[in-house]
Amino acid sequence: MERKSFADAHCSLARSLDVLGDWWNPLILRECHYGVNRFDGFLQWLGIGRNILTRRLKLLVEQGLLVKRPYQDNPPRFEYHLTPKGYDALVVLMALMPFGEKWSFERGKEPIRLYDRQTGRRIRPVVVDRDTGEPLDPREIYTGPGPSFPRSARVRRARFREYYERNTEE
Amino acid sequence: MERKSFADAHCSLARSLDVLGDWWNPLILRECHYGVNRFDGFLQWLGIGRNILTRRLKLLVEQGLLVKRPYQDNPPRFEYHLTPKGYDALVVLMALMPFGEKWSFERGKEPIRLYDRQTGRRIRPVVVDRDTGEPLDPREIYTGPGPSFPRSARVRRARFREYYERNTEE
DNA sequence: TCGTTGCGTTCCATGTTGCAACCCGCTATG
DNA sequence: CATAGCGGGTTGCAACATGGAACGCAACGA
Repeated sequence: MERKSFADAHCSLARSLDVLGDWWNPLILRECHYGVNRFDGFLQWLGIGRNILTRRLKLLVEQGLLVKRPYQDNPPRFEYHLTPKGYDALVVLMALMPFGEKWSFERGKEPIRLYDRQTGRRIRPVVVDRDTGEPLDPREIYTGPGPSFPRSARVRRARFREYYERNTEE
Repeated sequence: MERKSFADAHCSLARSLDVLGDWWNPLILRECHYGVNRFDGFLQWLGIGRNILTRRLKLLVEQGLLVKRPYQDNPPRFEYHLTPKGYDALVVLMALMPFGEKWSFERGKEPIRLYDRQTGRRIRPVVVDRDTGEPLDPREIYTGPGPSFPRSARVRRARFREYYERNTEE
């Protein structure tokens, strides 16, 4: 059956997954960053089927992660380039790389590395808190409703137990 | 047809996507973090089908992101809990939340927020470089082969053009 | 006894995937 | 001037995967 869409979910994560929760989309974005921008390039490097690729590109363009830009007129040919939104997504994907390295490869045997374009220094992504700069430890984090969480108290209480235990003024 | 597996891909990203490149798996992990650990809980909160849930849980346990732990014997009932690997994955998922917020919701209207368990302070995930602490900007980053990249020069050169242009000693 | 909770499995109508084949406009080759 | 080739798709099809509902089944509880 049709894949469930999370486009209207009250959850930032779910919405992101609507686009990035897929095997191909992230890889296509990666290829764009590598400098592969054309249909044939994706085909070659990813081993994806032509029809699937067509669909994915269309989706990524619709969702604003890529722009389709002509590079010649006769015959019309296009390149796909990352938008600011696409770059934002890429950052998160880069955060995914150390995870893969850590759990799928021997230490020091990663197949791919990131480098700074200016200095040539190696770059290792980590997820930290913006204010403290401390790496995130989910065990020390809890989740609470934000400004636009649906206001059914029953739902909220059940879902964010810890939050309501803490904010006992209610 | 069957989804292509990236389990043997020479790419950390692809391998990560083998597990996380899916709509449900990340959401299941999230629920575990919320304190939802049982079959019925997932069912309720996610609106996922029972059969799909069964499969996903099995996969997540096989892949070592969750452990299945009995909480009663008669009849045998189980809870699913995050492993260290699962927590690692969660960190990356948390990095995905600001992306969803930024591009899918009005500013200041996010439905969900993260807080520090100790201090109660709000937490905002960012992806930075481990050494400099600077936020990642993909435009300033290029990708090169690591220690275990397959040694076909043809492939490498084509793929990591920028890397080889830079390291012109070859 | 009957109903309910918790956790699955089985079945089925649709979708989605991957692969191969085809198409179409243009260009380079002989 | 035929024809082969390239870039960029669309179409057709068989093999799965998905979501929904129905069924199973053991242990309570009333």
